[in-house]
Amino acid sequence: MGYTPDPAAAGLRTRRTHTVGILIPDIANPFFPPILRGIESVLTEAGYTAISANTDNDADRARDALDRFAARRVDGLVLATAVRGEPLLARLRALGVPAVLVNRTVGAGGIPAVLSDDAAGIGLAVNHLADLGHAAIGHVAGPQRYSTGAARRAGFHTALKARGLPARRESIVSARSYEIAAGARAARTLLDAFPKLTAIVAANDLLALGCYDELKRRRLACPRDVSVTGFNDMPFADRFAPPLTTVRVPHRMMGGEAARLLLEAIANPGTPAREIRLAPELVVRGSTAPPARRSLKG
Amino acid sequence: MGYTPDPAAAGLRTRRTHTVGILIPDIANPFFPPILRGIESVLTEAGYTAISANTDNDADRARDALDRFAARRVDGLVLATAVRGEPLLARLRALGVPAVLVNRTVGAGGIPAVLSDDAAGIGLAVNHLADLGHAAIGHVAGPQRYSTGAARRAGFHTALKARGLPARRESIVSARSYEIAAGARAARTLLDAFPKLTAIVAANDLLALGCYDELKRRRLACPRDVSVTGFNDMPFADRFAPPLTTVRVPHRMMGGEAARLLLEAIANPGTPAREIRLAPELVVRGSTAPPARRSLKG
DNA sequence: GTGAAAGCGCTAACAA
DNA sequence: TTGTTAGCGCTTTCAC
Repeated sequence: MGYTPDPAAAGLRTRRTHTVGILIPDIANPFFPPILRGIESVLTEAGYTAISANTDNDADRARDALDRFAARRVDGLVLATAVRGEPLLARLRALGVPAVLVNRTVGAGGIPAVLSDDAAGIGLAVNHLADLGHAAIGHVAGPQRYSTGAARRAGFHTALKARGLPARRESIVSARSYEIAAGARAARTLLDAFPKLTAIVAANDLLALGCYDELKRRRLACPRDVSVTGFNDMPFADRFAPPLTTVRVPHRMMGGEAARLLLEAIANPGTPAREIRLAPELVVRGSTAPPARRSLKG
Repeated sequence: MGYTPDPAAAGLRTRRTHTVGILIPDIANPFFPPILRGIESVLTEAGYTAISANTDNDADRARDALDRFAARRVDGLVLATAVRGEPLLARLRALGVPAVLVNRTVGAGGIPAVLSDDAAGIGLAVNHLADLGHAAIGHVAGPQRYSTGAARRAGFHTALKARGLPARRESIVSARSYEIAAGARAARTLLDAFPKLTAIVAANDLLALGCYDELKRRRLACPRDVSVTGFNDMPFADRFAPPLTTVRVPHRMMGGEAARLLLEAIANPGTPAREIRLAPELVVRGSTAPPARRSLKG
């Protein structure tokens, strides 16, 4: 028949709205749509409706969105916006709504999270470059306020040591944000401080693109003069000039797992917070090659 | 104080949920996120909450999502999924919920819509190529079931004639979908039928990428042997190899205008359906150049 | 087992 | 003006 129950009315009575709020920095950043689809597909499968908000990495906007979600009486929250030492953690707790972190984690807090294994991923990139014969490898790190930036930076250091490669202070520069321009600026600082490097491990694909820009500005060819690796394998990374060697993260799966974790937390409020770490995978393309003679000599 | 009104409870009483449903084919298609952000930013500004669903261009999934939206008693609908002669039009009418089309339109129906001026946009591309000296121009058209595919195809024909260029039957091939592989297949057919072309106008950027692939397969260089233009100026189109000359559509604004139109329709149910057509802009990059001698002779 | 009634948080209509 | 009450569509309880 033409009858459709009204979940809002039901929610009024049951205190279960079958709605979850999703907080992301910016849907227009190509990194997030696959995560969102992963979340939405398992959520709708389970009869839940997602409402989302973009924060542009702004704490105020995040707070506002959280308040709107609270007003809508969401049953749970998926946050892709975590900052280390999350300022919104208290508010989150006060809300008493189950939350799951995706991609980034806060320092402490006991919030369940689905992450990629950042250290392992960077290890993949470093080993690939080392296998190619690179010894002078630099790192354009991500912002250290995000767990991804910090974990990848630490992973870089560890991987270098594991290969017996020198890990100098000047071989790492952190970018201000995960944007192309910030990557270019960091690459400039890095190349100034460490001119004989033959390879750059960037903390994500956008920063790698920034490295492309700075290399071009210096008339250095990639990969002939300097190899570059990214992280994420964002859509169309294979179409860049040169096609980007990068570490693939299973974004859609990450979203799906986060949704599953949330559903679990909603159904079973007592469950202790789990952390799921997804294994990344190296995708070798055209931006990496053995070091050329010129650069080797430095 | 710590009081937040419950919009769901209010909606129960007022029949206004302050919620709108958004139907898109696939958020992971980089074309849609900017539209979505545009919609969401004016919607949240106005105190509305958006819920969205991906249809993957599947009529069944669209119907399901529409039913879920109806169950949630949305105040309005934004549809980015319109197919010409929309099969869901009757259902839409039955719902009695104001709807606005974005990017694509249905043939008839009197539904307000925000579109890019497809014919004008294609005209921009054709004129640019003609100015460069191209006379043998082919068109990889989009699927004719979408208004964009049909309008751009018609626009191509018109623009050719306006420039006094020959418009042969074999100079247009329609792709099966707006995907890279479909673009490559269409380019193959086109190049077989019309081997002496020196430029291809693709109906969107993804199809243009497909053209790149087919050209490479044939060892034809772009733009030296064949120039290629796209449509949309999707994110990172400037990073492709070669950087894509394309027609930029103001996607975010398109979304914003659609949301405004919807808000208007909600506030003022009597208003006749308006159609807003946004002016596109040519962005010249590296995929177009004057025709080379070899190709000119054909 | 089946059926009636109360109430979730809010607003609109109405009474004072 | 201000205060009270009924009822939106549902679920849950409790009576039968």
